[in-house]
Amino acid sequence: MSDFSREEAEASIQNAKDLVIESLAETMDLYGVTRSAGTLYGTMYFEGDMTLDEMRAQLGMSKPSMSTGVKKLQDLNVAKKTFRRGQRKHTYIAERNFFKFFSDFFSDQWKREANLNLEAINKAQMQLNETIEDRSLPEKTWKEAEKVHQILEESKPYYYWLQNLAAMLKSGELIDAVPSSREQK
Amino acid sequence: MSDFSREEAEASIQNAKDLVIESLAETMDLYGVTRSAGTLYGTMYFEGDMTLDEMRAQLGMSKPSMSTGVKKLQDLNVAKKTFRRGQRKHTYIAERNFFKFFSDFFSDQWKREANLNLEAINKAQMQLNETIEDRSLPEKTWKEAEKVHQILEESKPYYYWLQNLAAMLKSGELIDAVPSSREQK
DNA sequence: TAATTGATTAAAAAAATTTTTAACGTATTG
DNA sequence: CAATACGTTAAAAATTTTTTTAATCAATTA
Repeated sequence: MSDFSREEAEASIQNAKDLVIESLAETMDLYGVTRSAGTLYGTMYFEGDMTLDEMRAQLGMSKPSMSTGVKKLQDLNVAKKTFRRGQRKHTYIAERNFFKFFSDFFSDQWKREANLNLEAINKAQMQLNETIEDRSLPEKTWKEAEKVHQILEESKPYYYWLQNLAAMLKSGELIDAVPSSREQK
Repeated sequence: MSDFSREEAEASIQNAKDLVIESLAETMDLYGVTRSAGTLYGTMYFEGDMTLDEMRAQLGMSKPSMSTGVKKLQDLNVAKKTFRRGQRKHTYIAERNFFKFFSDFFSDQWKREANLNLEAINKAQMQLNETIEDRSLPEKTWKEAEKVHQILEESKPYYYWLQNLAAMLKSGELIDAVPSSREQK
């Protein structure tokens, strides 16, 4: 219909990619990844494996930036080192399976969150018990300790729930339990 | 046993609180909240309703910091304005229900993420179609357009899944589907 | 094994974010 | 209704984070 030239068509393809790269980068912001690492991921998402120099050429940034960016993406398990035959430079490829990313990312994060907080709660409760059991103290003081103890106790079910959710996610159970079709039941 | 003085006991209680406040603040870091707003939340978590001046006294920071911090917490739905009789100053209280926080936070985030990306994908695919349908272009060019189109198509099930998950979380279905007891099945 | 190429680390520069001080506007009370 | 107290906005300062340039380290190849 509109009869593109080859150059126009290629620019149009790049433009289409950029729309999605932008949106992926904005999303990754929410996952604690800087905008530039997010853009790097988006770029890799559409390419095959890439060298640091190819990344730098695409993004117009320095090589150390690419190096640290790739490392961050590797930490997040969304980029992997690959081997390209006859290529001296290292190459990296983006993980395109978002289900895998979601499972890895949130199961780790939630497990860590639950453990961290439960540990702090347990330490705090043990310390509070010393005050609670000391009946020589004024009522106001040990009542306060009891109140704090109680608040902490009431938060535990949440962290247990979070641990269970993380385990369900890790095992794949949660992925399977939710439909991935457009229509919702 | 160890027979505290009142002062020692009160310091010990505060120390116990601080352990948990620290850990809550570190957690909230993961949710995109600055450490100081996280610490503010942790402080409010153990108190009843507080005025900005009370917060400032506890945290040793400026009042505008408290004002913006509270606003951030209100945006996150973890702090609410309250009315204390005979109190001219505004008072605020922390939401202690972490289940509610989790549901609100992630259902909103995931819904937003899915919509944002699906919108970008649809725009990109429409633009790619112009190139794909233009048979006057060299094969290499429209094949590339088709490849990108295909990659985007394959990502859609993930976003539909995420939309469904967000809806399940919003409705309370997900909270109920996971046990909140310590032992895991 | 020397020379060269590529990747990473260190230090400096730049940019962005957070915090504070100061000014302003609004509302409450005497 | 004037005076004062409170909260928020604006601008400046301080801090933290990100990015780059420069230097170093490691590895490949001739």
